[in-house]
Amino acid sequence: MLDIKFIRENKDLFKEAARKKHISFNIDKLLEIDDERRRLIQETETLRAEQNIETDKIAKTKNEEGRERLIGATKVLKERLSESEENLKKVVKDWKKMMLEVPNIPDPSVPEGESDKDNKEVRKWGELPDFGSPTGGFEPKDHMELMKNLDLVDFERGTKVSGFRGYFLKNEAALLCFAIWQFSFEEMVKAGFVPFIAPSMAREESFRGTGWLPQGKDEIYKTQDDLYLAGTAEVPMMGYYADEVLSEEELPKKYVAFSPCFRREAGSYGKDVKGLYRVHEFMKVEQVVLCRADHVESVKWHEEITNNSEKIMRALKIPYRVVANCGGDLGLGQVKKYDIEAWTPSKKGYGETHSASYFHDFQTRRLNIRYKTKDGKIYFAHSLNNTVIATPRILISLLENNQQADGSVLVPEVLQKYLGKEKILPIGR
RNA sequence: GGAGGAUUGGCCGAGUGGUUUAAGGCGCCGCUCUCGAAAAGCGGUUGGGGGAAACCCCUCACAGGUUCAAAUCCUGUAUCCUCCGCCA
Repeated sequence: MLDIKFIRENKDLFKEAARKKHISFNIDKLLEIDDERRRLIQETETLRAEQNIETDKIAKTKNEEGRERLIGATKVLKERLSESEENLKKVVKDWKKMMLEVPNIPDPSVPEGESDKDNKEVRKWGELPDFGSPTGGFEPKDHMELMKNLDLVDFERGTKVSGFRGYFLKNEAALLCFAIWQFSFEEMVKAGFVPFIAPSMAREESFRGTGWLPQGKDEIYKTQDDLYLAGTAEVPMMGYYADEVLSEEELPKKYVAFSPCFRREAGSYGKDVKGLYRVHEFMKVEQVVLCRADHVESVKWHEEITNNSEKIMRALKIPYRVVANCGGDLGLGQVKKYDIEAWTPSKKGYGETHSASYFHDFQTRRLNIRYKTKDGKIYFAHSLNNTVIATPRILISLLENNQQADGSVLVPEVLQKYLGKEKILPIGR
């Protein structure tokens, strides 16, 4: 939800935003509805003011006959008011629906393009593993084979128990997850982020506020008690300060939140059907920042939260690249987004593991998160978020990149203290 | 799951249909007094919306309803408290 006054005065910016994001949105229709809305507001408020005056007269009239006459006259006024209110209500309903569909304006630095294929590489890190050296060359295994050989996963029983895309993580894979969460949590706390464990079940408001609803309706599970299951801790963490006014000195708010995440993956039934890449249930450590309503500030934090995650990737020695997502790959509310993609030897390519975006006040307007300056002015804060690390997806590149000719996998140095070992050995070794 | 009670401004708290324009207090801000401070006195102090402006409208948890008129009456929802039941 954006500022209607700003939209009114800058409609060409929104036309351009819709074009760049490959979203169809009829701004002229919205402005038409808005004109009607404002006309009806004026009409309704004029009638209401009249009614207030008449009502006051009735209260002050002691004479019974005079009272009756005034009440009769005010009844007529009331009917006109009710009619006007009805009309306004109808128009506001349409207006609100359209307001939720207005795309936020992408940053000029966002590349043109239709889909993730058009994303532009920004930088690359790490040396790709060379399994084919002339002396000890071997064919690298994909994570499924690797994990089966190491007794780290059970997909068969996973689907038996949990259905399509179900999985059990076992042995060192389970331990590795704890190690990864713990390590990344510690790193983020060192960077000044406040640690949280966030609820995964949340009311509709937080989903609408973050932009996951109504657009992502098919992606989200709903419980029989009308709570939804969050696909990311961004949702509960953004809901945390909804309808509150913070003071400027409290900003920026920096959180690192752990939560189970649930995604229906509707519409991607044919995609990544095997393995741990795309699953319905996973765990994620997420970073969320609320900062002052200032573009430069937003950009600064965007770079910083991206860098925070890159640092962890480098500590885990996973080769990665950062891409700037193109217009067509941006969500409705996103101003700009970087994805971090991890090198996946079995695919001989990079796969998305992180997503860092900023929204300006798109989310905070919907959630009504504001802050007050020293001189009493109130603004909507800016919001940003990025993955710190998500399991089990990160295991794919972590295991594949560290596999050895003998089928074992080296544990990254920073995780060794949590696992108590340097190497994961195949069954029977 | 069942029974009962509650929700009023930054905080406490009065208020059971019409001078409520939400009393009073605390806190906070400003001014007066003072060399300065304290005390005292005076004034200000929710947040939205419409309008070029004057000004007007809304806001007593939220959403509906009754009424000429709702903080006040009715219905639903949310949250909190007390008790019973169940439970990691």
